[in-house]
Amino acid sequence: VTGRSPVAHRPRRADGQRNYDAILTAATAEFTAHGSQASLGEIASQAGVAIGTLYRHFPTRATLIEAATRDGLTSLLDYADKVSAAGDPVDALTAWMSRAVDYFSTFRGLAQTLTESRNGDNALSETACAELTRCGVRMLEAAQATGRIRADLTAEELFDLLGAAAWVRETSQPGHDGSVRLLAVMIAGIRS
Amino acid sequence: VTGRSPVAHRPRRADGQRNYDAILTAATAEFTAHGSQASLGEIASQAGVAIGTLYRHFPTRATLIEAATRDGLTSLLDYADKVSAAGDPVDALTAWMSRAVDYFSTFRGLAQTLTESRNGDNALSETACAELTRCGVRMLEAAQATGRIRADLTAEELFDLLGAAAWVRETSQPGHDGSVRLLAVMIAGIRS
DNA sequence: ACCTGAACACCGTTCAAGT
DNA sequence: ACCTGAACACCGTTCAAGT
Repeated sequence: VTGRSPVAHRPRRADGQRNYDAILTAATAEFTAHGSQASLGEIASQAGVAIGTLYRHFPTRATLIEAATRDGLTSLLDYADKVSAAGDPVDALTAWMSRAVDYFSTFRGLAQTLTESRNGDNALSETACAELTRCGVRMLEAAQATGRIRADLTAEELFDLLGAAAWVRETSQPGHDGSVRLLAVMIAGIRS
Repeated sequence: VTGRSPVAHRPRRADGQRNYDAILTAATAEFTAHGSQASLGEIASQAGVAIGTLYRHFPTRATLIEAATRDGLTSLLDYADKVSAAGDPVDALTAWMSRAVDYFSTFRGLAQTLTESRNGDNALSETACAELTRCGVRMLEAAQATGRIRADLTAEELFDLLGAAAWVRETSQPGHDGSVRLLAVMIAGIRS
């Protein structure tokens, strides 16, 4: 690997830690309200720090997005274990896909960041990206082993489906969520 | 309807027409190179006009996008007639869907503009939006009449599928086009 | 180690002045 | 009717100065 992605700066002083937390809280609120393109100046302002402090802790927008979605990713990975232990691998896969679309839709623009990361465009850290990929591969292969899911479906294609469904949700008008029906069509389409 | 979308200004003088054409040419090039978020200042500069002239002819970004994709839309509508006359309505639908994804992918960001237009968010003119919708409805209903396409699939959902596939294509890494496989999954999923 | 904020480059949009 | 470009507001990013 030539140039790995920048990572959020871990503070070593108490005031640094306080600012780090305040920025993360403000970022979560702003991303939720205005999507991944929320103004960094506004985030710094809401956190009560100068813009340089934000850049010190989070050198790129992607590091901030990753930190703001870390808990959601952990939760998704835990869910995969839980639903895998429960029983049928195909049911587990479809339940996990629905949950993954929720995660991809944490805020507007996240699906694009995640998909671009998988395709190597700067964006998120390799570790976060690899955790998610390994989880998806595991779910898919277990389901394919039953013979009821198309054997020629790749993990890359599975993640394309998830990103596409999340995109539909975030582009839909607020009232109606088009991703539910879309996911149903997809799940029907990946059966053998 | 409370407030209809602004439309491109039709020039009535020779110099106005020349500038209009130059802006449209420059816009097409810039949208192709940098997506629907291309810099309007750069477009004006490439067209050899001042920024105010661009705004005079195209009061919003959406009017410029619509003008830059007008030929593509006409071509898609013609294709629908051609393929409908050819024979099997299900084959016609699937062929048209593939072509529609091409149109949606004319440049990065167009799929989002089209989908938001359908959902009423400013964006494109009602006429362009209605033409596309009527065409999709016609293709879908003819295919559903054969009984081989799910009767509960709505036109709105069909357009969600198209937008999603186009999004995957524009988000994919340049080499590999993920929308081909995604479309295959979708077409499998909408069969009865 | 960390914070501040000025500085720079860039972009979208409007509008008064001019032909 | 049409064109120009200054003006304003906004945003991202860097970095010298300070604690």
